[in-house]
Amino acid sequence: MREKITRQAILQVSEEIVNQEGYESLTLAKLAKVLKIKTPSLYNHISNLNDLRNELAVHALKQLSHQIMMSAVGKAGDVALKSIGLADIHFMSENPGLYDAMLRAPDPQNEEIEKISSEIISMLLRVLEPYHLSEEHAIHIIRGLRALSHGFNTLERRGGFNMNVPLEDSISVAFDTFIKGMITTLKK
Amino acid sequence: MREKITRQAILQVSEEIVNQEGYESLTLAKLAKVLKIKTPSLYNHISNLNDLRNELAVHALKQLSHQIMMSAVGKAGDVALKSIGLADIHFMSENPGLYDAMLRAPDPQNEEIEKISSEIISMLLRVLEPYHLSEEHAIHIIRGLRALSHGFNTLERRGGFNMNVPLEDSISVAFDTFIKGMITTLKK
DNA sequence: GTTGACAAACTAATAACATTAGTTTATATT
DNA sequence: AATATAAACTAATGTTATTAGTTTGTCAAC
Repeated sequence: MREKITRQAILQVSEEIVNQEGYESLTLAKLAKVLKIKTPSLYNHISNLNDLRNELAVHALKQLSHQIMMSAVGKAGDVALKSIGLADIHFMSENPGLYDAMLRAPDPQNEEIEKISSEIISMLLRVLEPYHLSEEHAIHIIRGLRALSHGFNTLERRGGFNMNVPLEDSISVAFDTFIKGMITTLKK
Repeated sequence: MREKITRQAILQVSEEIVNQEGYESLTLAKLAKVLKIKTPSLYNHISNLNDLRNELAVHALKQLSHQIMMSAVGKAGDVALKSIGLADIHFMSENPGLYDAMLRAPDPQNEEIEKISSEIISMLLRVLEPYHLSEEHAIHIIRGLRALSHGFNTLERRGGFNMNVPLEDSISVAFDTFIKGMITTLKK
């Protein structure tokens, strides 16, 4: 019996490669080598490299979405918001390659990607409900939170800052600051 | 007389390529074609592709730094902070490829990159002086602002959100929210 | 059990890329 | 005018992704 090479197995190996060696290091040659087949044989399972990259992005988004949901279960308000933000950052810390795959999907308008993204957004909208923001304002806030997460991801990757001031703390303070700003604006 | 191919000319053409066709499209082959020389001749001017990418990142950072400084001249406090944030976003909007080059520098710990980065940071520290934050707190705030900028850059590139709510507005609201949060925290 | 179909492997070949080595040529300096 | 040097060139190599065409293994129907 041959070794079963499934779509799942391919994604699995791809995930390991990007997380361990970086997004750029995911080549069909390397992938084939790990799977112990010749490069062109991969085309029986994927349609091309970009296709694989998109699937990897979906794969990543699914995991991230799951982790985010988990982190918010049983929490509300500020606490839930901050939890979600930290979960996002934590995910990228543990899965740098996957996070990259998400941000660098060749086709970000891909149907499946959009679907999961909007799931995440509607969950965030629910968390924001107690604040009674206008729908438009809520969207602004959600985008701000996402921007903070993605931005810290970028900063972390580039590294090289003053380590007397740990990045962890900055992340925590930044979320607190943003959330406080949101609440203060409401009370006016 | 031959056409003069200077380091500056190479950076110039590289900049055009990345801004018009995307960061990935900067290849030595394409660069050589535009400059009307053969690919290997480029090695008389640069040491390799990664070297060029690093230089492009420096080039980008210099421009960004300049624009940011300009935007803050004659302004103070909240107004200055928001100006700087918007200038950052504006720069990336006008120079998507260059902004990418900045974020994807092969060697982010590069000496020159660090130098310009720390210049920007010390300028931001000066802008924050009137608030009398602790040095540590100021660093957190600066990182938060940078994260917001970089994050919105990422979001803008990926596009595909509800355009009933313009991204411009979200950016503005996010900066306001963050700055308000900072001030509120102080007053306690 | 043999046959036949299909999936999934293979080999061979091509085109785009970065990079190195070795050679020629043009310009500027002595 | 002679020569040194910078900067172009050609030729070659190794790594990619990708396509076409072929073989082979497995499973189901007969």
